[in-house]
Amino acid sequence: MSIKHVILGYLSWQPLTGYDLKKIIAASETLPWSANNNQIYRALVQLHEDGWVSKMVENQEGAPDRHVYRATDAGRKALRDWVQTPPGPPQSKKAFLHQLMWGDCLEGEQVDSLLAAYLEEVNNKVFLLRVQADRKPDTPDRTPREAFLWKSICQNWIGQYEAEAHWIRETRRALQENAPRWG
Amino acid sequence: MSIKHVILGYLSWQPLTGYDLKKIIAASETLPWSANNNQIYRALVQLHEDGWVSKMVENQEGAPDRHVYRATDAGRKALRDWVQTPPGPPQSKKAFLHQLMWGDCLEGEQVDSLLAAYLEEVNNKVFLLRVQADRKPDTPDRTPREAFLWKSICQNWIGQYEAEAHWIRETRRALQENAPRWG
DNA sequence: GATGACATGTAATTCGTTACATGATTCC
DNA sequence: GGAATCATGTAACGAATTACATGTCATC
Repeated sequence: MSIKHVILGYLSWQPLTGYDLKKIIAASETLPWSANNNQIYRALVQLHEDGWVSKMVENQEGAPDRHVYRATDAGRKALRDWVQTPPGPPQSKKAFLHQLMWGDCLEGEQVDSLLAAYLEEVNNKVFLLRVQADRKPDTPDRTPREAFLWKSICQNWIGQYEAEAHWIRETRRALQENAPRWG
Repeated sequence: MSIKHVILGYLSWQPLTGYDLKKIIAASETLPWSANNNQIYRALVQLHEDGWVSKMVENQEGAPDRHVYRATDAGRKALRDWVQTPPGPPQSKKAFLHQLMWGDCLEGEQVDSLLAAYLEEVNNKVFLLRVQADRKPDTPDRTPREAFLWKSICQNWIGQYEAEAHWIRETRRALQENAPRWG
């Protein structure tokens, strides 16, 4: 039920509609949700039921009404409580490593080209993260410390993918060095 | 549908029962499934329907029958095809970073102790991964290359968590240095 | 005339987790 | 007597994805 809190976080920063949130989540390289309406709109209904957000309907002409949500005081309190919950370790799904576990059934060159393709994917991620880090419309920086935290979080993601890229290069090198000995 | 292929991989290495697989998955720090029976036994049924594994029932006295599965030739072929599918980027869920995004609503010391708790979690993960790397009952090494691949994959995971630990230390240091300026 | 942005939502389906259910044996 | 291991499976629920559904306006 973390998406509720993530949404609550953004609503504690500024009033937003479901559609705004959808765009934010879709544009983000680091929010692990697919920006599907179902989850977002249901989360907003639940947050409203919990009294953590308030809702205001803005009538528009020739367009659907905008349902604008913002965090209430109770919501801000709930957010602070959640922020302080004991952190769990990060959890990664590296499907490629599961493929590579059985890579010994392939030829050496095939393994190498898989690693090359993986490197491209990872480099592309780094690129997208850097782009996202540069333009910041969806980034709060109400205090220097908040700005630092967000920059720092962004660096975390970039660093992770760079570490992955480094591992790929090292692994390819080692495989190539040993290729003569083990096909 | 990746769990099917992961299971198929293990069955291409050696014959196993659902219960064996459950233990392997539960013991693994890197397989992102919770070793629930439901998924495992359904996957085995499906793999059998696909003709990718064969099933042999071993009668036992005073204990339930063992349903031993092993990969068929068709299964090995399907595995090879899957191993060669284009790799996707790794995907991580770092719930803590989502908490930290709104960490500016806390005091400096609270943020620091959150980071300290996160560091402990991450260090613990590194420890568990190292332990798992040392004793290898569930690790195939039919060829030097396979042994290398598995070791390499293990290093990947350790490296990732070590990078995370490094980031935490850097972030704490930076926050402490700036604490006088920004509360 | 088609595509895409704006803006709301629902339905169908799959994926994943927890808990339930059974039953013998062994170890503490 | 109670817990753990062996060994199979099912049920109930929750989380997540994809696709469906509607309607206006602006742009190409």
